[in-house]
Amino acid sequence: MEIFDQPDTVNTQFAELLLPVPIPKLFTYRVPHAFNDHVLIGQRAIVQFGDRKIVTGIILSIHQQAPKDYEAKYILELLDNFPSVNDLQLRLFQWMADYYLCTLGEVMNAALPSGLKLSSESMVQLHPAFNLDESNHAFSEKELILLKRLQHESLAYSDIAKLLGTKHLYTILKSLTGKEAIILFEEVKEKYRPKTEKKIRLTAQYATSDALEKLFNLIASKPKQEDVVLKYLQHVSVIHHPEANKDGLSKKKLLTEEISESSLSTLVKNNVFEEFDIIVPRFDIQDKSDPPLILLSEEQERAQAAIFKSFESHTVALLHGITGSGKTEIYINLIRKALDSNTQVLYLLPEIALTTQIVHRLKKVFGSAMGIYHSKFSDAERVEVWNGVLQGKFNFIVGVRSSIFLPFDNLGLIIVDEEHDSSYKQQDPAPRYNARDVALMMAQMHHAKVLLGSATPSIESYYQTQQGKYGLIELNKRFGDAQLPQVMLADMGRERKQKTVKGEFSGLLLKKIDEALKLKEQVIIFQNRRGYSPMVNCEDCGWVPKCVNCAVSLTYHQFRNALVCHYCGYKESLPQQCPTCTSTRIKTVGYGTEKLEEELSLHFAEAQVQRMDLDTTRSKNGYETIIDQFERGETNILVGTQMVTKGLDFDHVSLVGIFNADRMIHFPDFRSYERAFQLITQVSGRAGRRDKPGLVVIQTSGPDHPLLKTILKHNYKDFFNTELADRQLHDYPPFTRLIEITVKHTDKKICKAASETLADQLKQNLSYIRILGPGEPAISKIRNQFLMNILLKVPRGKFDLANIKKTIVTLSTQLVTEKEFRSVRVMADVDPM
DNA sequence: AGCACGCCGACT
DNA sequence: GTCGGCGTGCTC
Repeated sequence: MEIFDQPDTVNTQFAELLLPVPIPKLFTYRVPHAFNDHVLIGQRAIVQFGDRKIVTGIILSIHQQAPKDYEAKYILELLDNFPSVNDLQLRLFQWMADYYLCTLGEVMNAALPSGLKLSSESMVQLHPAFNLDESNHAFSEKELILLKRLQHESLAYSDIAKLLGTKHLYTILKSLTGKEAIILFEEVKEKYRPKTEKKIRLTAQYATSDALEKLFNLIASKPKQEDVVLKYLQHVSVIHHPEANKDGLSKKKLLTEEISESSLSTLVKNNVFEEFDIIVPRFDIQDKSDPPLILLSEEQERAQAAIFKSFESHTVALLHGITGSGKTEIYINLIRKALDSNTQVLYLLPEIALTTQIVHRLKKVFGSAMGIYHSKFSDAERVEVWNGVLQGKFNFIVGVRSSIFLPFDNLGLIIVDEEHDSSYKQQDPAPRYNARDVALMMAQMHHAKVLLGSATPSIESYYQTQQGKYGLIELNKRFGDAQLPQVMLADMGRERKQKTVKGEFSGLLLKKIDEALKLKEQVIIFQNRRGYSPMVNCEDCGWVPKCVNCAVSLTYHQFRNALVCHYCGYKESLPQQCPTCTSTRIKTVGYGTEKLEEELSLHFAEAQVQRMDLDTTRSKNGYETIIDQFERGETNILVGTQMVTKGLDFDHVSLVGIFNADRMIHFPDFRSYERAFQLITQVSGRAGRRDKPGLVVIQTSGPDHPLLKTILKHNYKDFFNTELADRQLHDYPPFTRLIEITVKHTDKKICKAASETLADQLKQNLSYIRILGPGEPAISKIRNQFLMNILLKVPRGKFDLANIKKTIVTLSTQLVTEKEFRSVRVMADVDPM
């Protein structure tokens, strides 16, 4: 590999590469002299990493310091002749790595669509000189199985692992390599391919009117071929505009019933026509229809003016607008204004809200300058959005949390809609970032403005407005003066005594559903738990089926007739007989969306009941289908999880039923009141539109709970004040910043010991902040890993956060260098939700 | 994170 | 003896 380079000269350059691996350092590669004038910071480069792996890295810096302790490998290839990642992004990535306590590589992994991260896969193929019958080696059974398959095709490591049913391929592969039966190679997968269209045009020699005349004479006896040429000329008037031939005609357009592929290919063979490919975008180039004039209500006008006013003195403004108050119209005006002044705009939405009406509406207004970034998009589509932003094709992006990673270079406005939504926080793989907070940081870097919008702002954001840090704009009236829904509580305790409860339904809710259906109105039922029942148990001995990998009971799913673990996916069938006492009296405990769906169908036999949860929306269009059916009125009752709480505006919903409010309120977590308030308010907002106020029925066993009282009154401010006082009393955000550290290990004792050691050391080194734990989390084992949590409460603004984080990282890395804790995993979650 | 390599116990 | 288990260290 070194052969192609010249010997060392003065100008030998090295590049620091960011690789998509969770190792907290950069890697130095040598720049081949041939690339000296082409290397750019932010450019993608292909390098070999380790013995044979090939990966894409990003060039972070270029210098001339040869590493002292090792020989740098060469950069194999530079991808593109432009940087894929700009300077602002690199700064943002670094900030995220520091703030969220993860490596730059992890940020890169999350940031780049995998189409931009080509990487190699280890493959195995038969040795070209190998012949099984002539080989004088002996082979084991597994080796033979593998060799037989390799006669037909090359296999990836993962395929072989599956084929042989073992993870340990090393010895087998080593033995076969030794016998010269196989060779190993790396296959680089170029993941992104642009979409192309086949086009046809006349070859240069026939693209003049003279030549065409000759051609017609030539093919006069071949009517089929004549037809092809005529059809072509019909679409492309070569005679009048010879230059039009250059763009040709799409093959699809040319080939119709009268025109066959074979006569065309004869003409191609005879060099009359030629085929060529052009790259076409995957997204319809749909230009904006005439932007509908948006008429703002007086209230909206006032809010809009207030936002502009606020932006004069504040970077961030919070628009607190109750459901149905018409925030979208205001957004559209702001976006337009930002685009008019030639800056980019990012509009963030929670995952689920993105698939709905709002996107269609924006598309109509902004046309093809608007790009959409969604997790259900294919990788190729995502690369196209990325490149579209890079090339300035998209100035406006509507997207989910990961769209903060796109290569913006000149943002003027970021809108974070439903700013309180927990789907902005990435949970599992690091970086565990909150897109709302990253957006605030981005805005600082771009000198952009941020508009946070919510009907139920997070305590943190609202607190900032009270401190004067953010502007606050309230939108208190529903659009067109629609009324807020009336909220009623169904007292389950009293109803049980009076025996008016049927199944899981209170008499009150049943009666109201019945009334709504009679008026041909629609009903939404909210139950934040999927499956049929969260648990089953044996009535005789109390046995409960548990997950084999996690410390949770299994949820019973009726449609699959199986017990399923919601944490690791483990599945088993529902036993007919209790395995401990052989009793057949196995019953379900508790209820989820499935069971409610079943009961509703029983109570209201004539009504169409539809369920919307993770299980019914898994397919690509599952969600849209359910929404469409509901919108068209084909569904009378919609039962669902959180999904029904967001972004849906229906005109005929008059009743919302809420189950298990108690479980939401009493969830053991400092945010449970906030979450319950938000969820209940959001789903209540689905009831009633325009002319008629809706009704919300909350089923509860504790109707006197103060939180329910504030919900009844629709009083956000009350809720905020009470909650804030409580947060202050118990040292929770916004008064402190939380950092949660989780220690993981397959052995419970080691996990415990490691977490205790770490907590002790943290307490010693950071004696000035409160450190709680280690404690066992509610679910103490997931995927066979035991978990322990340590919680750090850092008072806001008093201490050097960067320093504290550094200590955490140092102590955690130190911990795992201790012999007994070698395989312990330590993860940090900054600002957990 | 992968992946190579080496050491160990449980079997033919 | 060998196979397959797992712990350990490294990646420019």
